[in-house]
Amino acid sequence: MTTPGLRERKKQDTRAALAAATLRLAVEHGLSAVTVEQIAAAAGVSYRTFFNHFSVKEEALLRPAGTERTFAVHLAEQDPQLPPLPAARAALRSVLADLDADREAWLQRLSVIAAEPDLLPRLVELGTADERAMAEAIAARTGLDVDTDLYPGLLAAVLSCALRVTLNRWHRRGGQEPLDRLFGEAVDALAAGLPGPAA
Amino acid sequence: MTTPGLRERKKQDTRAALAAATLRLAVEHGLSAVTVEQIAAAAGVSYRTFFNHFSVKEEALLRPAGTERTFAVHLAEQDPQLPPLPAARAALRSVLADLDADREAWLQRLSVIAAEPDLLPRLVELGTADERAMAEAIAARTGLDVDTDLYPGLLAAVLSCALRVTLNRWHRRGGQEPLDRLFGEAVDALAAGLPGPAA
DNA sequence: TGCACACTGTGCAATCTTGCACGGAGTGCA
DNA sequence: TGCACTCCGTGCAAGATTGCACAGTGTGCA
Repeated sequence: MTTPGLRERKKQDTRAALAAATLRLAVEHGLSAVTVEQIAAAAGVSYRTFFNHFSVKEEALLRPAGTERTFAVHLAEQDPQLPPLPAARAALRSVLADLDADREAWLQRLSVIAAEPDLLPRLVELGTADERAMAEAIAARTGLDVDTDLYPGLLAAVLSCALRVTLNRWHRRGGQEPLDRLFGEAVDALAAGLPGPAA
Repeated sequence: MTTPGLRERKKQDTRAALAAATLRLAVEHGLSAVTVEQIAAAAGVSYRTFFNHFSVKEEALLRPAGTERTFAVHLAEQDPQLPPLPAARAALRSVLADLDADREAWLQRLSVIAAEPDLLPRLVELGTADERAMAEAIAARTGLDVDTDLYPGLLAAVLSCALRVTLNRWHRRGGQEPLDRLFGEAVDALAAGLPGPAA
């Protein structure tokens, strides 16, 4: 935990400014109606700089901060005795708790998405990177090979799905139901082997 | 089953020509090194026409024919008595059998993908549409609401994942192992509730 | 056969996305 | 303090996507 340093801080400021401008403009006009040029202008940086921080427009909406490896960190904190599925589940709960700590902004983001179904595929694409990181973290914990063995990739894949479905339901219920409980339902269904509709 | 008609046939010809040109050029140079302009030229149509058939370059590689609703059709053919998971599993086996009928081309496609990891997210994005269609087919069969109930979306999501992981393993083993068996392994793991690594 | 309509192929313009190169500011070390 | 190195912000150009409008051909119907 060393001090970030001025350069790093400035970088994060720029990213935060871009993310904030994106959210504000997207809530107002819809993400697809907002051009990268407008976002950059609103954040006070050049057009090209936007793409130094985000590879696609959608990323500026969904990754306000560099949140890579969040899951891996939380997973490492779990009791080593725990089997993979419960451990991963607990780690994801921590991730969701982080989201819940900024719930207003996240509900706004989900609203922007819900208003523009065309964005969905792009978001799934974004999630692929997280899924890969999750698979690697699980592989590391279980001592399996992420590229050869079935388990890490499959578990990461289905948990990503559960997460996606959960966020979707959470937003549709206006953020009323605890994220925690909704996610628990999805994982319970998975752990039970998807026997049939539990409604 | 009405005759397609000349217009429809011409359209499919154009699509097939574009898909064939894409596969050939991609195998030769890698997909990202091939421009849409080159593909269109090789297929004898204009640049713009390419995007009348495919919304992204990757689609020309992975959807040589309009294969929408394939899963839904196969699912409808299953015994109505079958529970959702076995029924969906059987339907997907039929889909895989279709792929296997053109295995050389499909192994080539998977090779192109394996050679360019950057393509992966894009492909997942493409798969989103199929997943949605799958969820709707499952919802229709179970009488659930695809937007409200958890089950259809979750089952479709995890089966899509299983499919993706399966194709990946199939290709990595040079297409030697029967697609059928690899897919069976993945679904078995799911149906068992992902209890732990089975290697 | 001849007409009205629908749909494919095409051209053009606005954006998005990415690779390359440069200049200036932050960082570590003498 | 001064030097060498790294990295962020920027400009430019090529290629990927998408919306809009038009022309020509296939289709259905009189």
